[in-house]
Amino acid sequence: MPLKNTGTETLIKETAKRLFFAEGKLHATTQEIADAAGVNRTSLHYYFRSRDLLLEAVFKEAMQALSGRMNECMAAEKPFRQKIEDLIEVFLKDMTAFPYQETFLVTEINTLGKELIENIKAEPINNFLTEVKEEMHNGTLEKIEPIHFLMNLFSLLSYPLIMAPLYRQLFQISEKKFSELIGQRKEIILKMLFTE
Amino acid sequence: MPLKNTGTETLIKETAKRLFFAEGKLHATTQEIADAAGVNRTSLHYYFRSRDLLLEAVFKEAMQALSGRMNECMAAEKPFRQKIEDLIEVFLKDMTAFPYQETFLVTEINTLGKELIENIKAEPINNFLTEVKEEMHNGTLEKIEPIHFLMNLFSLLSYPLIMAPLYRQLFQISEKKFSELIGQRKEIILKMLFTE
DNA sequence: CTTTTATTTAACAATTTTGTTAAACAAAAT
DNA sequence: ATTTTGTTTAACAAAATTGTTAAATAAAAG
Repeated sequence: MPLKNTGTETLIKETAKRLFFAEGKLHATTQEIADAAGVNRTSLHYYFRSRDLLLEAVFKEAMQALSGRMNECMAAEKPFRQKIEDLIEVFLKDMTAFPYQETFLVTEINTLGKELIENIKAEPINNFLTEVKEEMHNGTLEKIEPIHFLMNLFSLLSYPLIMAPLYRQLFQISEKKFSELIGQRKEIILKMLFTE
Repeated sequence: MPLKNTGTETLIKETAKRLFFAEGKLHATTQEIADAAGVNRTSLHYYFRSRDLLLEAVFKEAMQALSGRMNECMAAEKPFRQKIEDLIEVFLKDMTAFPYQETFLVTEINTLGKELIENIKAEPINNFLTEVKEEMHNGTLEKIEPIHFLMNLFSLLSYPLIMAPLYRQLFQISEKKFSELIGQRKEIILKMLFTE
C-alpha cells in the first residue's frame, strides 16, 4: 500500500493544536483551521471525517505526550528533589508552548465526553504521592496532605502562563520582561516547595 | 416611565453567568442560555440586542464586581497579613462559585477585544506591590520580585479550582473530599507565602 | 373601560458552519 | 503510456445559529 504521505494530515493536526492550545481559540471553525494550515477545508474532512474527530485526535495525542513525559519524570530512578526539578522543566516547557491545553481539557469534558479523562492512568500519580509522603516523614517537605503538594506544584507552574495576557496588562510589563519572570519561576517554586 | 421590571433581564444575565463562568460552557448558544433561563430566545435579543452584547454585559459586571472587592481588600487600613487573609477569602469564594471567569477572560480577549482588560486599573495593584516590597524589607516575606509574590498567591488560589474535574479523576477523590481539601487551602497558602 | 406601554412570543429570514459528492489532479505501479 | 490509487479541490446540500418582524399578551395610566 503506497502512502504518498504529503504531510497534510500532520500539518492540519499541528495547526489545530496551535490554535487550540497555544492561541486559546477554543472554538476555531474548520474554515479557520484550514486557512491557518493553508489547505482546503475538505482536506480536513478527508483526513479526520469531522471536526469533532479532529479535535479528539489532537487532544488524545497531546495529553498522551504530556502525561508520558510526566510519568517518565516521576518514575525515574533519581533523588526526589531531582525528580521535582525535572517535572518543573518538562511542565514549564509544555505550558510555555501550549498554555491552554489543560484548561481546554477541563472545559471540554462536557462536550467531548468523560472518556478523555477516564483513561488517564492514576497509578503513576499514586506511586508518586506515596513518595511525597515519605519525603514529608524525612522532613524534606512540610507535613501536609500530599495532594496539596502536587496541586501547589502544578498551580505555581501553570497559572502564570495561562494568565499571561492579563498579567502583562495588570502589572504593566513587556513581553520580554514577562519571559524573564517566567525564567525565574523554577527557582522560586523550588524555594516555596522545600523547607530548607 | 413605568418599568414593569419582571426580572427577566437579570434572570438571563445570571443564567449566562452561571453557564459561562460556573459550568465552563464558553460557547453556549443563545438557545441554550434561553432554555436554561426558561425564557424565549427572543427575550434575550429584546434585552441585549445580540449575543455579543449579552456576553459583554455579563463580563463587565462580573469583572467589575470582583476587582472592586479585591481593591477593597488591598486598600484597606489593616496589617499586611490581614489583607492577604482577606484576599484569600474573597478570591476563594469567587473562584468556588465561578472558577472559569478569568480563564474565560483570557481566552476571549481575541474575540471580545482588548478594551475589556484595558480598563482594568493598574493603580491599586501597583500600590499593593509597593507594600509587598516593604514587607520583604521587613523580612516578613522572602525577598523576590514582588510580582512573583502576587502570581504565587493567585496561582495557589485559582488553579486547583479550575482543574477540579481533572483532579478528582487523577487523585481518585470524591466531591466531598475535594471540598475538604479546598477548605484547607487558606492555611496551606498562608504557610507557603510567609516566612515564619 | 380604553389606551398606552412594556414584555413575551411565534414565524420568518439571513448567516454561519458543517458535512457530502463528484470531479480534477498527481504520483506510483503495472 | 495507461491504469490505479491516494490526494486535493470546487460545488452543492444540510444543519445549526443568530437576528428580525410583527402579532399577542398583560400590566399600568388616563
